[in-house]
Amino acid sequence: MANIHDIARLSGFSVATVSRVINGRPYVSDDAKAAVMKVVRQLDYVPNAMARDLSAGHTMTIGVVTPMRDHPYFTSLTNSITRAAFARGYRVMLLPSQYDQAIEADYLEQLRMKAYDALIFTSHALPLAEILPYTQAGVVVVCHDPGSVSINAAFTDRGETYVEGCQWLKDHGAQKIGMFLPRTAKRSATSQAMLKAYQQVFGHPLPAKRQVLDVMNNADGYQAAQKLVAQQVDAIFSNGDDIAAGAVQYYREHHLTVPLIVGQENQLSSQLLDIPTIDHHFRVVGELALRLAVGELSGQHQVASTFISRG
Amino acid sequence: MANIHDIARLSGFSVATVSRVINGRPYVSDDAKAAVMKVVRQLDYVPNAMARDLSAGHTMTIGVVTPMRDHPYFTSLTNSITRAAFARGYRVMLLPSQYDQAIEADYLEQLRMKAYDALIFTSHALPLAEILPYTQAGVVVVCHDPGSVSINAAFTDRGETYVEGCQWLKDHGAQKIGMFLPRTAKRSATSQAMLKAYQQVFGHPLPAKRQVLDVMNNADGYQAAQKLVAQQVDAIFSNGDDIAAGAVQYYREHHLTVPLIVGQENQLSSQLLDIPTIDHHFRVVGELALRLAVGELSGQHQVASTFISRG
DNA sequence: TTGTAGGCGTTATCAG
DNA sequence: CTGATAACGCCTACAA
Repeated sequence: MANIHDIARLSGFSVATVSRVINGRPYVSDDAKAAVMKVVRQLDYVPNAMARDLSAGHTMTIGVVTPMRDHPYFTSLTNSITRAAFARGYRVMLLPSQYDQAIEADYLEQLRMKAYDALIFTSHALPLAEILPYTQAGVVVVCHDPGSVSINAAFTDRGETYVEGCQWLKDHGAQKIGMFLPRTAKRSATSQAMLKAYQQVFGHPLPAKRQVLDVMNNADGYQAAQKLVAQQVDAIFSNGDDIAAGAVQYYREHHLTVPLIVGQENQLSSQLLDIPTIDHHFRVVGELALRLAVGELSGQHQVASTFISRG
Repeated sequence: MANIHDIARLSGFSVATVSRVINGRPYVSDDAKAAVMKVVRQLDYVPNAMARDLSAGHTMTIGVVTPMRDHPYFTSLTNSITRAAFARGYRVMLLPSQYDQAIEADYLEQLRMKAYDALIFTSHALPLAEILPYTQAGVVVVCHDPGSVSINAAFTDRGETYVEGCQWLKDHGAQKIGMFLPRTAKRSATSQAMLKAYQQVFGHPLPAKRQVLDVMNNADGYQAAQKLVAQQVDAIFSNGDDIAAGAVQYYREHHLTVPLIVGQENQLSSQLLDIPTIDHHFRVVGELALRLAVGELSGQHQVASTFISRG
């Protein structure tokens, strides 16, 4: 592989001049330009990206940490982040984490090592307190409400639409509601917000028996429905549309009356099932997250979600 | 930011010794180790990733070029590539291309510049002939049958299951079939294979009027259905399950009899609609692509797809 | 076991 | 306009 010194030697000019020509800088004579370009073409020379990055002190890449990839929250978020990054000349590194704290910590260390210019956590298992120190080493963005912690964040405000969802179920005659929740309730902001909305609308906390935890995908929804059937619920507030679809399959296959359902994510399946859903506008959140990552923005930014009534 | 020279100076040892300690290499005295580590902790030192890459001559990252992100083919492919990469200590850079030849060429140039160790094209608009020269600069993998072109490839063999799909429609009484195809038929290997299967089963080429092109997502399916209704088709071979779902919506909303449908991708929607589909096993393809990218494999590797009969 | 010196490839400063 | 030379940080023969 030819390098800039080879070009310099063969063209009879110095590396400084070659560098100027390569980068289209002014103060180069036409003679020099021609001579350099000739050799560049002959040797099929291209500058080395790693050396450039080292010299420039940045990578122009943003690390995006996602615990999983087969969930609409994460796919739409990473997609919008990627789109926004591309538009600004940044590239996106996909960093899978499986909610493993050790892996997350590893990425944080890589940030310190300047492997990325910034890190976006679409979600994380690590306590915010352990992430915070790294904001000194580089830009860190989280995609949920960080509360009083002072860290860059872009997220949806779910509170109101969760109340709307519960209210919709109540208005349609639901008496005994079950909920599909992600991960353990304590760890998940989503779970907490959903349970809080229930309490607000119904005046009492949702009994633990009607909370099904760790429901993340369609297959989980199918399993979870089984548990709620045993509790004789007449309505379900689901963690996602595709998940709700799994539950519907269970009810149908067992010739049971399908309960009232409210989904989330505004996926195709809620259209097909004709159930209400919530659009969290992750496209917007993703763009905000990226703008935070590249320093266009800073601080906390929340986006209002939208309840989509149907039927 | 402290660097290795600072550590050397402050610890009283040379950069070589510091480097050995940092990287856990042998031939370092306990004294040296202790002294170095003490300073490392004091200054909170971490080695610089860019400098390491430059020195090592590799990036440990694989570029994955995808024309779009909201399509199951690309999401499941990139997901499986990412999983396989992670397992091997490689990282994945997400490279959106929108089927733009200039952008694709740009990524190829970046490969020459050593920005990535390898490039995987999940699909591409550039002619193979223009990609081929770059295989000298780095590893390039494509995810479709490259025919006689000698380039690393991992892909599904769609031919047989496409024939099965057409046969299923014929067996169920279909007389007038319409097809949803991706992009212009000439450019897309999928389109060509689907049309070829039709010809094989029905003995004549599918009339152009019953080919709807550029059908890529659910909304497109809805639009495309409208065109096929005008042609009075009694069956549809779709480019994807979610796309088929869009068509079904159109038929239902207009109170028309839903035709026989065969989908693709084995998505949730085909389960809900209870239509046959084709599983292309992209998870396997993705893993093969990555193994090609990192040099575990070379040459062409095809995976057989599976026809899933329903109803 | 340790250190020196050179290489990885580029960019930028500053004197000419 | 041009060129030496010093960063950018790290790794590693080779010598001691």
